[in-house]
Amino acid sequence: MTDSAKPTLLVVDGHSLAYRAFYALPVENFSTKDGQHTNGIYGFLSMLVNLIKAERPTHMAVAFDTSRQSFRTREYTEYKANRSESPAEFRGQIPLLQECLAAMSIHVLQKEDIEADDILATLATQGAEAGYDVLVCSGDRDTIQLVTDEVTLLYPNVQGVSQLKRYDPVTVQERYGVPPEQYPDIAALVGETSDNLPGVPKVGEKTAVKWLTQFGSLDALLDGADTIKGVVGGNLREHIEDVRRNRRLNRLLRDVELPLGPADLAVQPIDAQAVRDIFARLEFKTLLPRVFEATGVEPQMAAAASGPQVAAPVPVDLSASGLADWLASAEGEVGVTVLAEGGLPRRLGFATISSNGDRPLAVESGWNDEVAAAVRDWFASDAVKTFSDAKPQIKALSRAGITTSGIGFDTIIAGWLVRPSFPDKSLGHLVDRYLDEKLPEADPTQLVPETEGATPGQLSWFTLRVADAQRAALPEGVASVLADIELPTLSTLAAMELAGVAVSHPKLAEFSAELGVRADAIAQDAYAVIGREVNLGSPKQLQEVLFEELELPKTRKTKTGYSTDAAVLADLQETSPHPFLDLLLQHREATKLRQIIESLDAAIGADHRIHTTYVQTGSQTGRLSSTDPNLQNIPIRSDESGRIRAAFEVGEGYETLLTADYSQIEMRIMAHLSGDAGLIEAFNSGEDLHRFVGSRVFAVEPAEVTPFMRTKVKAMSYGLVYGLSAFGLSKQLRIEQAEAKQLMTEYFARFGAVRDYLRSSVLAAKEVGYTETIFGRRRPFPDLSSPNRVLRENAERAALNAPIQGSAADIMKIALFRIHDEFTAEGLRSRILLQIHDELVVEVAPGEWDAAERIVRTRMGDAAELSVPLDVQIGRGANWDLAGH
DNA sequence: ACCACCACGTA
DNA sequence: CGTACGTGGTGGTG
Repeated sequence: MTDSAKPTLLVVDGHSLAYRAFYALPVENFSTKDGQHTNGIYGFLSMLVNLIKAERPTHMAVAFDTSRQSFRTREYTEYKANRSESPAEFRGQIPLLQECLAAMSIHVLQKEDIEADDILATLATQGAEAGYDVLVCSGDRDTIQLVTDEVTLLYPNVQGVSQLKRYDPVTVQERYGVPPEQYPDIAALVGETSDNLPGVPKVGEKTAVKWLTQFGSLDALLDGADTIKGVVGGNLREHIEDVRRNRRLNRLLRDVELPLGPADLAVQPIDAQAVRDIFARLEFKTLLPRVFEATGVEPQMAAAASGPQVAAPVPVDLSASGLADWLASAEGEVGVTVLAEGGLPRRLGFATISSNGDRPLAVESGWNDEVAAAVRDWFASDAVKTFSDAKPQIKALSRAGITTSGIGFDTIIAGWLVRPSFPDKSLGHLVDRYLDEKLPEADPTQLVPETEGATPGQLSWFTLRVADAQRAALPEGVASVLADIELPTLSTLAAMELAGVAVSHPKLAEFSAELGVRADAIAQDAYAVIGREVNLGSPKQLQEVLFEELELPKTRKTKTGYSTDAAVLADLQETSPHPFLDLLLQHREATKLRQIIESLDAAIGADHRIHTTYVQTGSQTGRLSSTDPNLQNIPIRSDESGRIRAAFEVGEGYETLLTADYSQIEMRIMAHLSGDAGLIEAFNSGEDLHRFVGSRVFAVEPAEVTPFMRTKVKAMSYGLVYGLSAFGLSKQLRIEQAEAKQLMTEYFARFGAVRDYLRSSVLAAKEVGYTETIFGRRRPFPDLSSPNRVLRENAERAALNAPIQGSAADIMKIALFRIHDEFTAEGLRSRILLQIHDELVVEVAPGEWDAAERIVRTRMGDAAELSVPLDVQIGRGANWDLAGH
């Protein structure tokens, strides 16, 4: 520990220590799921945290080199010339590391033409003069010259950066035999291979120390070089200029002009939220609490938000009539919170932003029939209501017979529209991000929480204030997506979830039992083939069987071994057939199907219907997702999937199911966005798309397009939307890469505007940092400029796809709520049940087929005005299988 | 109880 | 080395 009376200044060479960490930590263990390497960042921060904890510096800075060029390379072009370019995987980590340091409020210093060690030397010198205890942390030996009674060097061990050796004047003398200020003389004589500075041949540390002790100084030694005998004496005389040059170059600058001096480097409180954000991006989990601990962030703040706890108004409890009066006289938008229990309202809270006179800002009430009657008309009115996560709340109200209109804002959806990738979709996070305050939250780990959670009235108050801040920050296009697409969709989804879809338990149960018997029989056969029982559901055990016992050729590698997925097994079956493979595939199919059926069956409610939950903020592109259970991935491709879909039936009191889907909506959007004349003609011609494209690509009449040709262009067309490469196309079509390339060339020769559009769209996204759908929905893509190639190319493909998939999602949402609204307006009982991205399932009431079909067809067809028509296919049947196409 | 990983269902 | 999702099993950790 350093003298506690004196302030401690810690200065760190960011580059050299991160570089050591980069080589010390295995990159496999330190990469994010999308491929960003983080070993250098992690190792450096880990070391820094230990350092902060152990040394408790009062002042701190981290210095970086700006480039490999510096005044030293100008003086001696060979300086460090032997160093190979640092790997791109490392260089890409530096900006992220600097982001981490910024979040931790640690000053980062770098200066053109100057190396990090010169910055350290300058700060160390200034710090020592100003009365600081100085700690210099660097992996460069040249910094030994900085050591004095006031300046201690922390130097990493060979193994890595986890252990640092302390050098004070005594330890330097012990280790090198000279005082610190003379170490550069040794280095000049011996040379420094890592800096490409050759020294005197045959002279090592021992000789250098002997000479220096003998002559007292380097100058004296060089002056008296003639007196040294033997080969080394000759060598010294021959290399005297090298030694002088080395000494010039290894002298660190102590008077670099810096924007900040030691006094400006006082340790500041970290930005806990920013640290959480960047660590989340880098997928650091264990490091977060360590940083918080070392930097003294309160555990409570570390767990939740970073801002101050702002006193929320204490909500006034109102009676039913008081509530009605308060709502009737509310001016402007009202924040609403419906606390539900068991799906029914339990407590209500309302708030307004400004109060006139003694009118309370926030009010609350419990739930009973009188309250329901008192708020019914207000909820159904156009009075503007602002929610945080409205859907479950309006569902609860709806179950209690209350209709909600006038949904003016939803903070959770707005937050998602701005940052669709951010995983935390809580109001607490928004309060922190937009208000820099902390939402009162009950500590879930304590039986009797010290802190009370916010009440519904207070939640409404925070919701309103967050909404205000969000509105101010919302780009116009995004605001219109919220108002014109997402909010109307929200109510429709609530109605769909409440309606649910009727599913036949007997049909599912019968099929499940059948599959169970079949799976068991297959398993027995499989065991017989290999002579023992294994868990066929365990990839790990299967690997043993396949690659060790059966000695089949090794397949594609995964993180933990070799893949046993369906594609791989099919390949194996072709190259080295074995009866076990086929049985395994059959077993997989049967058990997978059964598992899907079982989970569906378990989800059937007392009303014989399945009520999924649509997650409106569940994707990064604007699509919905469906959970508990997911009804957007019900099998359709396999032979027996029809039996599952047949269990989705028209419900009691209804006549039939109607399915409606957009045909090739993404390709149509591609045609629209690219303006490609050929593609637009394809859609206007009425010809089958792939047949049309095939005839162009292969220069034959549409009638002469063979199924094989059609398959190829179909794969190509769909692949385009995902950023498919020639490699991927060749793999999918099982053709040579050269042929795939040729196919792409031919395709683009006929549909060149498509390629131009895709290129320019990614380029534009790189420029502005985000993509945009036709309707203005945005998706940020910071990685488009990443130096990490894998990361960048992944971002490019996602950026290419986002406007297309997103625009399709926008169009479907618009159709969805317009159909719902029109059903309501025309007084139909028919209702939308399911949305599967480009398909809707509608339950049609008796006598309403014609009206329902007309509304669905029209509203889907005119949801967007594109340069190609939106084609809608309609099916009808008593169950989903029969109604499907 | 939680997590990572694999595998696989959909658009 | 094709985008976007959710689920369930296994097998490791606690």
